[in-house]
Amino acid sequence: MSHTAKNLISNLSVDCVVFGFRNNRLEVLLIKRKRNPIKERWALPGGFILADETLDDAAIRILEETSNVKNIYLEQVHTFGAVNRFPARRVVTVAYFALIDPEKHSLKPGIDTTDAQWFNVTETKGMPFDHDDILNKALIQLRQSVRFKPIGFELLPIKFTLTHLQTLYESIIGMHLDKRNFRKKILKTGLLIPLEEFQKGVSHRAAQLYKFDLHKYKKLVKNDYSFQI
Amino acid sequence: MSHTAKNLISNLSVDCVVFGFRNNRLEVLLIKRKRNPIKERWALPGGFILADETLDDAAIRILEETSNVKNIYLEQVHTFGAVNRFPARRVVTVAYFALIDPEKHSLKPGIDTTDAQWFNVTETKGMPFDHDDILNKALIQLRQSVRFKPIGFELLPIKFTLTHLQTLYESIIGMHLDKRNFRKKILKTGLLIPLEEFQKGVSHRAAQLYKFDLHKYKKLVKNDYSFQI
DNA sequence: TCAAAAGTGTTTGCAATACACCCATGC
DNA sequence: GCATGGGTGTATTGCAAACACTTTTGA
Repeated sequence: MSHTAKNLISNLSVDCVVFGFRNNRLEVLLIKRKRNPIKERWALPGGFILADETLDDAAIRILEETSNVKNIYLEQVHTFGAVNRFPARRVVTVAYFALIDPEKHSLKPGIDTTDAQWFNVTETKGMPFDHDDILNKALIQLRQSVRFKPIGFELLPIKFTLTHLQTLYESIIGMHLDKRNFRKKILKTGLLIPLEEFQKGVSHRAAQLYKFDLHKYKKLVKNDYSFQI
Repeated sequence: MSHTAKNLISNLSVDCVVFGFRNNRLEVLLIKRKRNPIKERWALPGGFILADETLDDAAIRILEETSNVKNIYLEQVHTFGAVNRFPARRVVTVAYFALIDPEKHSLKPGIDTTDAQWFNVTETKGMPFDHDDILNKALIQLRQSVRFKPIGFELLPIKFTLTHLQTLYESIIGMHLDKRNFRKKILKTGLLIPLEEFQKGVSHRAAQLYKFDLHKYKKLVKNDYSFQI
């Protein structure tokens, strides 16, 4: 909110629901603001858009400014326009969800932000404005999207085990999956490349590492994601 | 655009892609404006939102004002925010799609509108602004939605034949469907109530009429549309 | 009696599900 | 040697897809 100098559009904001996979569960990134109206309360990272940037660009900039998060997968979710959703005046907000691998990003609070942390998605109730609704809608969309787009990969490190991937899917859709059936399906998509590498330092049989076939993925995107988990 | 008196928000608009099923194909409602910047060109019905109305309300009002269309199914599609999408100044627009039965609505051009007509979806290329993109995105979303939500019914009269319904589905998804398989699937959803009525005045065997089980539909909406065509 | 669309079942293949044991590793 | 998660195959079921003829009606 320190962009008056840069010609911001004061009735249009962007809010981002950043999902990350940490501690074997799905978490969401919240920040604390320095200033009112939500000084010292955990909330979704958000901000006003600038006169000369697109909505996507605004989302990217806001994430970088508030929490030092870059180079992410973004998807527009919904635009929230309840008349009184913002207390001071009419502000409509465009909600995005973003997916990142928390290991790749050290969270540094940025401009106008005092803190940035990961929270379990179930522990976020009571956020200001309509942020609870926004998170909810983003979660619903993530659950849909993950079945038709291989975006789950965005949340994992480059090399991962099949069990990692399965746990990720389970934590998104909130259901237990059968190990053998999951492996069959996910390998049949042809999007995984098995590596000649294995886990190290685990006190049980070391799992094989896989990476994601970026080339096939790009093709799939062009063909409208014609696959399903 | 005649609402300056009513405190409109001049950088936020709503555009509506209204689909109707006419002449056994999917059509879309376009209007002609009286004034610039798009005087006398066919375009999507749209307008600025008022300071005291939600986005959904704006969509409803705009459809009523421009084309006398009421009581419709609405779904938010996407928000378009390219910096130069509107020539004069920065305007971000929230796109909706709407479904109506054209028989139920006589199109009357309304405020600031000189004409309102139905067009085949394939004949609409060359609309002003980013309306081509908006239509495209709405069509994609309609195709997705129709498989998981029984919104196809919104496009039909109360009583209809199974062949009507099948033709509707075919025109939305753009593929031919097998008659027997379609009937099996659609009847298995339990959303159709067969009536003791038949077509009249047709020069071939009269088809049975069905109506839609509103009660079951409402339940389904609550349960997150857990069915699939 | 002809034309035009309505209505109706069965077979086949594939994909989803359910399910249990041995393997490798570190301690 | 024991605890821990890794890794693997088969049998069953249900759903999707392909497919053609008889019925009814109006002209």
